Amino acid sequence: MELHMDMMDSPCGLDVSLKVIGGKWKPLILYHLQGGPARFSQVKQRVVGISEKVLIQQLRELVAMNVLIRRDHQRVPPMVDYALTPFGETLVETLRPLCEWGTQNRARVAATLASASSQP
Amino acid sequence: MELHMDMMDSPCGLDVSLKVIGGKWKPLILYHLQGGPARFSQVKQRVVGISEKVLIQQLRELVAMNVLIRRDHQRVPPMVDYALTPFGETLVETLRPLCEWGTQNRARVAATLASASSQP
DNA sequence: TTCCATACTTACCTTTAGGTAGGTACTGCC
DNA sequence: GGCAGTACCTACCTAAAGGTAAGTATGGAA
Repeated sequence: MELHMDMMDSPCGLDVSLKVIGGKWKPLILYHLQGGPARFSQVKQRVVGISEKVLIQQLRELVAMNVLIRRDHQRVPPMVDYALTPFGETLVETLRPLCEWGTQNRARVAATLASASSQP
Repeated sequence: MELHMDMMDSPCGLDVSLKVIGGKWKPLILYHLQGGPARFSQVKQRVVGISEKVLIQQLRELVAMNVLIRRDHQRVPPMVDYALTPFGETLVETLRPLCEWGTQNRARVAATLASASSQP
């Protein structure tokens, strides 16, 4: 009962956040759109390693969650850009600490992973 | 070239962070260990919905990355507890904003998901 | 006509993550 | 002996995510 109250006092919304930006690519996509709107091809360049198919998919999902807005400039060849919504901006803010942590601990994590993979 | 310099000025460590805590369950596990060490069975209770097998697996991985420490009290029945390392504490700090965001936007996200699933 | 650029779709496949069920190890108690 | 508690292991399976390759739509330029 006491534990139950504790859970009520500090509900964790991580499950919600993860539903919106969970997965390998979404956080990175959002990070790269911080700098302002970008065309599909630009996003693809910035998010190194992502396949076109997966990028399209992830962008579509982020648009569906109102985190991103897609603007079609009605041109040929197509010209489409993606930008953070105000809602999306509140979300990408929360990624900053995580990004910094990763940057600061990149070497340490890499070393740990390397030693872990050399042990069977 | 200019874009290239830009990437150097603000390297993104999100890929690193995601390697350590990516997935459905790790963020939640870490969140629940903020309150202090917990026995395996306690963690399982707190992280609602996780299977025993997956919990074991995730805990092992987090221990391997030095985010958690596992203490075996050498008892029978077994008594084992898990706690955040100082390193792990720095990481769980970065989850706070994400957790708050999720909490604040839980209703909004739920509504969006509901309307998305009612459209074929 | 063909080719180009851009963003997207589809089919099929592989990889990864998560899940269910059965079982183990260990000591203590009945 | 069986049962209990606790944490873990293993086999097998399903679901989800990611990936490769081929293709489409559109207007404009050569």
